[in-house]
Amino acid sequence: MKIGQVAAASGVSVDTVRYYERRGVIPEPGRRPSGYREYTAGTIERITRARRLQQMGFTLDEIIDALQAHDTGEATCASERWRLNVVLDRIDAQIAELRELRRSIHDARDWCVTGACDFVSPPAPQ
Amino acid sequence: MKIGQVAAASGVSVDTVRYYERRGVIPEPGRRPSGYREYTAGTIERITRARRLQQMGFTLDEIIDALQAHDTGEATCASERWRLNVVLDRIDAQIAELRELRRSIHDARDWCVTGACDFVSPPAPQ
DNA sequence: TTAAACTCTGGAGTCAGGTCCAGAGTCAAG
DNA sequence: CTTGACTCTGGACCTGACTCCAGAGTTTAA
Repeated sequence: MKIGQVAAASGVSVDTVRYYERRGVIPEPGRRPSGYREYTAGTIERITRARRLQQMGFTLDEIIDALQAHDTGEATCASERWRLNVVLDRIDAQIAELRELRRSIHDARDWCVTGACDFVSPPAPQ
Repeated sequence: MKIGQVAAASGVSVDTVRYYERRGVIPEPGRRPSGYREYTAGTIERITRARRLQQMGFTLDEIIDALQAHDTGEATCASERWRLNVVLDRIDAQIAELRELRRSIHDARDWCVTGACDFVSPPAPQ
């Protein structure tokens, strides 16, 4: 199977497939005599898995690590849960940070209502 | 006042002050005969304002725009509220997105509990 | 057989918001 | 007057995950 088919089947661009190869998400494929990469169906599945992890908030490095643990059979229930927790903690931290922002924006908007519209100028209205 | 003093007083680096000048957050300052930038206290206040907006989640472009409206006296209660709403909407969208991630991670972790530990492999356990 | 569509490589560009650098010149305290 | 701290410029570099490019070679359907 050529790279274009793999890309189409896994919903990414051809450039992304090559990028994943460079990064180590997918192994180096075989080559035709012409130099064209020759893939098997397993690659589509691997990319699909990587994408699923990405949609869960995993970074590429974490994905590479998770897939590798999976490949070598090192993945246990505990290790998988640990991986998930790392991501979960990061997401929670990001949410907390955004909530802070939200609150400060909200406060500034309230000054508007109380007549102190100019959120650009004052350090903070008392 | 020299750039180092402005930087220290407003809590940013010297490089950042120059970067803000390039971006248009602060106006081009006067120069000494030697070429050194010569600032007035107003610059410190302007950087402080910019930083406050940044802490609220404004992008630099939005900050430039807000400060400019402020400079020209175009800023009204309605326009300021509108600016705040743009940022608030973006933050809310980001929070919503992160909540989605959080849910998917949480679900995956639950599979662990139900014995279907391998979150890397299956499309989704039924 | 020919033309369109595909693939190859390596490297550069994208986004944001800075940070860091060398090499030269300037300022201020002692 | 010296010395150490400061400032100047322009451009490269950083993170992350791609995306795009030119110019050359390959494949495949008609």
